[in-house]
Amino acid sequence: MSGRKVRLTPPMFQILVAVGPEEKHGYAIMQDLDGLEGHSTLGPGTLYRSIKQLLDQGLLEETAKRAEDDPRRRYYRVTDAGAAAASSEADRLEQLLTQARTKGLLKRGSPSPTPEPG
Amino acid sequence: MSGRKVRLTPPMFQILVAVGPEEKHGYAIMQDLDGLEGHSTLGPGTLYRSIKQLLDQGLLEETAKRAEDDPRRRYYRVTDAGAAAASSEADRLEQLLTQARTKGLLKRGSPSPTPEPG
DNA sequence: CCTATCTATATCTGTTATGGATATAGTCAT
DNA sequence: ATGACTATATCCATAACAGATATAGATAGG
Repeated sequence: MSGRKVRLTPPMFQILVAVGPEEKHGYAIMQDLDGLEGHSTLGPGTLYRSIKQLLDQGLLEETAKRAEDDPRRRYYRVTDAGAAAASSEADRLEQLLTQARTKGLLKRGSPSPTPEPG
Repeated sequence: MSGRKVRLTPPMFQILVAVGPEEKHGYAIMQDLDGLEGHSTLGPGTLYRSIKQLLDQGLLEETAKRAEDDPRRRYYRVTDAGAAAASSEADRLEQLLTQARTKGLLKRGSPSPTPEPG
């Protein structure tokens, strides 16, 4: 196990982060990512396709949880392998960001979230 | 100031970071990214295509510098707009990483130096 | 000079990923 | 039943990717 070479695309990483330690369903993930940036970065096509890929690679698993109020919802949980893959990807990104800061490419100071007015 | 919505793909961001405040040529960028991970994440096709896209969007510019030992080399410099775009993308990634850490998704004690100023 | 190898840029091609539209269907209020 | 919203899933045109290939200058050996 875990010798498998997983290729984590940006949407897949975003989804793993959005789900986190909770059990979350697709639509909630989409809304979560939507709220992060203020606008949709992930269409439904990419979302459900990426979820399927994550399930296929064992990085995400469907739980038995079914909402009483809406049985259509399918809940997912990040697996151990998924957390490891996310961790690895996060580490890579951190290295890249560190290098960017070291080189003075980025603006120093507070990482302002640049809130979109309107 | 162009309010042009620039779409920065992962390779484009990597290239901007690799070039940094210096003047660097394509092959050097490729070797630089190669050394980061230990293996090639960017093929020549993606590299030169991305460079062309960056030039086209004014995020990178070719300099007058020509190497005496090898005139084939074409040197590039990150423009002001390029630095801004990279900064914006870095900010987005930082938010994502922060959320990932907050949710406890990642393993603690990552090899990153996490440079805390002060 | 000729050949082989490495460096350096550029393009081409098949495969994969993306984003939006569309399909399907359940929920809720009227 | 109707209409608006929620929720999942698939289809399709475009974009991006990785590797192969092309071109050509640089370097070393005979």
